[in-house]
Amino acid sequence: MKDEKDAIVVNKEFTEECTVILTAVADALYAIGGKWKLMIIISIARGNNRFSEIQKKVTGISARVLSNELKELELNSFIVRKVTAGYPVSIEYELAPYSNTLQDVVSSLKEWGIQHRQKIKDDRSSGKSQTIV
Amino acid sequence: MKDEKDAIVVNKEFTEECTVILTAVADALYAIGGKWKLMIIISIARGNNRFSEIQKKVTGISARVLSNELKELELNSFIVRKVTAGYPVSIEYELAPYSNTLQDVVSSLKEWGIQHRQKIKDDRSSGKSQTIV
DNA sequence: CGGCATCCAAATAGATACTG
DNA sequence: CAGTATCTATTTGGATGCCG
Repeated sequence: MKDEKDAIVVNKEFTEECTVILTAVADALYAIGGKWKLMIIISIARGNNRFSEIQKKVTGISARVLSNELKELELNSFIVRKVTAGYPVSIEYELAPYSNTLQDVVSSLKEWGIQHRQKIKDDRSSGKSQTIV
Repeated sequence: MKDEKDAIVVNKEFTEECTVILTAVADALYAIGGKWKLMIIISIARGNNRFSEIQKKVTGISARVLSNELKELELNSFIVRKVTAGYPVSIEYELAPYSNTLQDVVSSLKEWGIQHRQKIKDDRSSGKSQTIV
């Protein structure tokens, strides 16, 4: 900080950029945050298209919560609810194209999650205290 | 041996891998999920090191919640709480090295958040109904 | 099977006041 | 400034039963 004017300008840009990032991340978390949404999308992507299949894959989710999440995901164009006539009527959830935009997010979270689990394990065997994952 | 592109959103054949992905993503969400943690990390990364600075940047967070989140982040090695003697005592939060592992996660979320906001805007001006971000 | 309605318990968060 | 304490309001979620 030798030149104060520059410093101010720089800091202002820095600050504005911070707000941009924060806003973007907040937007993302608003749309796909929470415990379940991404996991539901992943599990549908991997071929679990029925309500009960999804519920089995996404460990710990209750029917009520799953039902609500599916509605929201459909409303936001991440998935499509397909009803096929017949007896009984068959209902399947499929990914809508918009879910493909989540590729990078999902894969980075997956990579991070894997290394994080490893790190936790290392921390514990090296004797550090740690909250459990 | 880079895999065949973590094809998250396609390829029903890889269902056996589904559980691995779900577990990894669940781990990640457990550690950095929720409304605030990433935003706090980002805002510290961009030079907001004081409690009140962070609170100002991370819109909507209360002192109590911020306080709790900071404690958790410190416990999990994402940040360091630095106390500098003096009068009054100065307290600053800094990123710990482990926060750097979040680079990809943050940048993909940021990119996605930006395009998502744009998409919402487009949807609205084209007359679709939409939940608001 | 794929849900929705209801009731109730638990977790979370806001407001406010207060401290070193 | 950097929190803590307390109380209360709100949200969230599980359990259960019912229905097409």
